[in-house]
Amino acid sequence: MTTQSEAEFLKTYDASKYPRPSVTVDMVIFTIIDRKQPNRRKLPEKDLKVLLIKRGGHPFKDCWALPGGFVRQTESIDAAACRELSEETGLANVYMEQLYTWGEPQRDPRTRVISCSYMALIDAGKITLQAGDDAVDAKWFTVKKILKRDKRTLTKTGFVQKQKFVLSLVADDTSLETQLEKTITIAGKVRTEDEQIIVPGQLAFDHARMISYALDRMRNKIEYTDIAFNLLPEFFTLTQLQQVYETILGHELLKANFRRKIEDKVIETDQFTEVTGHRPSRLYKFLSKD
Amino acid sequence: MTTQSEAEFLKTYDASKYPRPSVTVDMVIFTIIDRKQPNRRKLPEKDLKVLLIKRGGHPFKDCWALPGGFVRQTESIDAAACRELSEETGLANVYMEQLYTWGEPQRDPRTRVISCSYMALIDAGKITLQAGDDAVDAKWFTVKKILKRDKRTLTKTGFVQKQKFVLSLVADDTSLETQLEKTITIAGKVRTEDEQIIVPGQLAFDHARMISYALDRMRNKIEYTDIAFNLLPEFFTLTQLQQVYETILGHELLKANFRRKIEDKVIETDQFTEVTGHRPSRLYKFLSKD
DNA sequence: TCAATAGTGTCTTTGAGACAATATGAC
DNA sequence: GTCATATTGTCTCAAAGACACTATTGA
Repeated sequence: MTTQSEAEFLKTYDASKYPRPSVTVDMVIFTIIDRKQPNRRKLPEKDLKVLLIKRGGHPFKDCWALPGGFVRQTESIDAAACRELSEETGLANVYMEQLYTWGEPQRDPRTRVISCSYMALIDAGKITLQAGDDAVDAKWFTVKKILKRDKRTLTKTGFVQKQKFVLSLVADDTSLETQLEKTITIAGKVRTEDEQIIVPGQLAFDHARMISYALDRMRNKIEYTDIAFNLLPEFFTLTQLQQVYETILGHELLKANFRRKIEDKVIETDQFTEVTGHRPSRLYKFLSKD
Repeated sequence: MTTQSEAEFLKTYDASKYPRPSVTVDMVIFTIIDRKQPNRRKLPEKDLKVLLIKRGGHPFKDCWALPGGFVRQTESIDAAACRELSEETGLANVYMEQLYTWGEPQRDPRTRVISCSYMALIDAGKITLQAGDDAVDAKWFTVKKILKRDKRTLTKTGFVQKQKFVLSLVADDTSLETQLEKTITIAGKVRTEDEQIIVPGQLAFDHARMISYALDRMRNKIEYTDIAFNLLPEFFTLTQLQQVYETILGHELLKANFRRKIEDKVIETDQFTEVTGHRPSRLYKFLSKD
């Protein structure tokens, strides 16, 4: 065997020798939308929404799925995610973050498909709902993840904790429910977490796990980053901001404390809300200080 | 077109229609090893180490690289990562976590390769250095990531911050240096982070970014999880535990405060260190309470 | 005046950080 | 006793949490 240069090596390299999987991106696109409020003196409540698409073809025909698609040979994974987001919503320059890569051999019945999931946060005001998709059935679903059972069993070297969740996705006329079980194992020092789909419901592939994972990530990150502002328009009231936090965290916050916490992330404007039915509220803007 | 059942659809599905990338895993395996201490009355200092392998073939011949390899068609990505870890270190049942998936089209000169990076934390005591690899040159490198420059430029809608880092990797006779530039952009509400290799040095592929990413992840996670214990043996002194935290965080901690912080994560044993040259120290064990 | 939301003040508890003091074993 | 590390005590300051109070608009 003679010594090859790198250029020579690359010339003779045959990539097709090794079996290769398909690679896709799947987008968990979140937004926050006001709930209908008949009493116009009261403020509307907000719902966290995720965008799903009804599958027209096999596999999982007529099930709902996250928007996504194949990564092209010449684009980066990030670029594929941006492309999918823009195809689905018409938006660019939006907050986006890679979440996790899912690679169980059987996760797609067609063939080996590895999928890289992304989370995007958008301001519902910016979007003309389902921009330019006539054929496809795309809808915003209200997301809720509810803990149903939480059981811990002690073992010799730690414990096994099993948590059952219901992931509920509701659009006006459609309601999907998936049951998930998270298993947290402590064996000695090693902690393992695993979440499995128990009852898949009408959600395609392992997309329930992706949505659940995205929810967890968002709930964590909202505590120590400024991602929440991506769900609001440029001008907002502090109550709206607080509602976003409350909707994502799933519990109420005390007004005075909340305002103290975010006071150096916002800057007040001299504008106020109008036609309120009560005392108008000052509008604020996001300002990154750190 | 007639209506197909899912079974019929799958029978006729041809996966080779779409171009597919190769998918690999790359392992960032960390451990902590005592530095030589000639004065036997003094405690040894500790270094954070990462395992690198010298590449025997093209591409990046004679460069150093993270251990890793192709994901097989029938195994999950996690399984591939476990397999690589065990091939390299002989260890199983070790703390491991998926980090990030790297998919720039040109990151591998051979062909399109998408790589999923994992971090593993192991107790150096458990390992017989480079178990069973005769041909390959594998070494533990002391890792340091040093901020060299930090410049922020204001823009109309936020700022652009550029941080230059040097990633330094040192084994007894080998010293690698890579220069990285992290760019943090705030444009309105949207925050973007991107890290690029400026001067690659003798590190193969984009592995400098993977190591840098892993370091950041570990520094973050050590603050709010118990991953540090994976770097220690079953019995350890509180000073050893503190040294692990200090080594990873890169700065000293106050003893009294540190002990208060970790007191409900450990349980004391009735054993003490021996042959010390000074007052012996009580040995503790990890105990998960949460 | 009332309904409804906007906005502020302050007390308590918790935890982080800094620093000091005492203890113990090898030599 | 001295060196070197082990272990505990306490003061201060900042942040988190709980709760109460005042302000402003439209009807």
